[in-house]
Amino acid sequence: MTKSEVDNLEDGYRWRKYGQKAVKNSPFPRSYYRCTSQKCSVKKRIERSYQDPSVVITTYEGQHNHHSPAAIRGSAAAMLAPSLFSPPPAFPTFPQDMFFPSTTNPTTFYTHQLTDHSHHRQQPEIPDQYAFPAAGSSLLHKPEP
DNA sequence: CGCATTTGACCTGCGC
DNA sequence: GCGCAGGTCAAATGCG
Repeated sequence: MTKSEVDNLEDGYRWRKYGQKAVKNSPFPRSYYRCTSQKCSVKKRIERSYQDPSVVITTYEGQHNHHSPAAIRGSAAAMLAPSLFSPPPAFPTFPQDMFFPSTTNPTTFYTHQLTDHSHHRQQPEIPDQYAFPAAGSSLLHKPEP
């Protein structure tokens, strides 16, 4: 969840938009992006908060298994993103991780990500869906059609 | 000229 | 079986 006035969040990767749909909840359309690298099928969904137009909700789907194509100096964002690298195993910061805190209070929703709880999180319960099949064995192998 | 974006159509899962 | 909502495709278009 990011506070930004623009939809275009520069995270160091190159994204190609492949769709846009209007969602029911919010009056704003939702955009679908995909990483331009062929080896990398990471998808990204960008939506705007229906209450705070200044807040965009970015949902990542998958993990990048290649280095940032935008190794551009000068782009601050390109320097911020790359630290999350580990193709095969563990997952870095995942949106799901902070989606809904155990506290049922919605107001703490935004502040949750600021709360430091990084001293554990050893074995987050990630569904198989997110387990990377290409875990070091077959990065070039495409999933079965 | 190549590539990213746009945009409507198409596809699929789900609820009634 | 139908309709809705969400997700994806692909041709055309625009831009660098």
